[in-house]
Amino acid sequence: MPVGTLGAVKGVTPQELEAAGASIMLSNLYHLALRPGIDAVEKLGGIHEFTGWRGPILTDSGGFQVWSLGGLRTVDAGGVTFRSHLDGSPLRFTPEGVVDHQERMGVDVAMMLDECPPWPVEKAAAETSWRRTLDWARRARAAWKEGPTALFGIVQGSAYRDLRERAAAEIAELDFAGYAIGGVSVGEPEPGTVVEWTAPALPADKPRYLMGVGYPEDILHAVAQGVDLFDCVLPARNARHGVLFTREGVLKIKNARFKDDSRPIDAGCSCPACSRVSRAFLHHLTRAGELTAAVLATLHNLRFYLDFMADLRQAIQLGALADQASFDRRATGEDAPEGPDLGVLPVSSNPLEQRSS
RNA sequence: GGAGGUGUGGCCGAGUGGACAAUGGCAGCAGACUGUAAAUCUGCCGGGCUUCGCCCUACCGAGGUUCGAAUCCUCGCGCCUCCA
Repeated sequence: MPVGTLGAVKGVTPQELEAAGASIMLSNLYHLALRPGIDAVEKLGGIHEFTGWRGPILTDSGGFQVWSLGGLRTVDAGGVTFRSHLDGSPLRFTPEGVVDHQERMGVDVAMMLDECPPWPVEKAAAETSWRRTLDWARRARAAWKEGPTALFGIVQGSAYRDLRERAAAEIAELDFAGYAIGGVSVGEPEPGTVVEWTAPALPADKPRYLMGVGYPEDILHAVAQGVDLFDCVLPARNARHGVLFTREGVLKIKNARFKDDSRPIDAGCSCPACSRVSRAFLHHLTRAGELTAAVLATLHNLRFYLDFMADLRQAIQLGALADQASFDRRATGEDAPEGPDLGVLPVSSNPLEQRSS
């Protein structure tokens, strides 16, 4: 899911997002609630009409923002009180209110309000935090109208195995439309391991969504663990910062070595950038601070990620995922386009080899 | 011809006797980014070395004053403004 926090992927039109191969877009309740406001979105015909995105939309609840924005916040049993990053005005989020807001905007998939503790966190604190999230999950579940908006539960539990396993079991009992794994890749030493504990413990007949992850290799690993859905700002943000994902590794297009490079970004890509312009041109535009550089780079990275996911889907259907050694190289993102060693994952660490079915 | 001003590291531009190898910005070289407060942020950026430190060469040029000068004085050179 490409991330369009404010209703659009930065620098990309809905048409371009479609053309890149996106089928669903992620947006954010917190941001839209602050501006333009839930009422405004509702009055303008709902989030699809408002944004022009015709495919499904999943919104994050803002639980992540409460914890990532820093500043003043007060968590109590009822919900969270914190401050707008725009003007400092106080805001109150409750599990029920968050569900209601997302339903009113007409999103296809709503996320429950959760508590996403940063790393490192003591086990006791992680457990207290999880209890609150579980309580909020029950309240969100009760508030959910079970109409056109699906509601997903979220598993937390930081990097503690027993917490994660309990959390998965407890949240699964609540019978949400889908389940998300939150709080991963927030600085913990082995994010992949958390996925290994958690994903298989969630119902296989419901969508499993790994929130905010990640690099292609992380996604590859998680897919092997049974995860179905992903979102990440990385392809879009890195694109804006001049970092491009390719089948040969990561390109930092601002680097001087691309000054005279007439090749396309990725010979195996058919995105608008790769099919028309050279690395040298994108290098030039990027250095010049030209807006179009960000647009082209974003279209490319989005296409790269979406192609990667499409190839994974196809491999799964063919039962050939484990044979696709080419994924390894693509997934590692090693920056070695000119060296002989392309940094292929060692076989022993290849998550696909561990996949039993 | 006269009067005044000005000359700083690739560029712009602070500094006007010691805390100055010299603030900033730009350019340059690299790095980071994971449910987006991000078209952002960080490091390096005269030369050399054993790089928390030391040595050398440095603020137009040449002299000088001083324990000490990018900073003060003299002369020269360049540029700018005004008067003739």
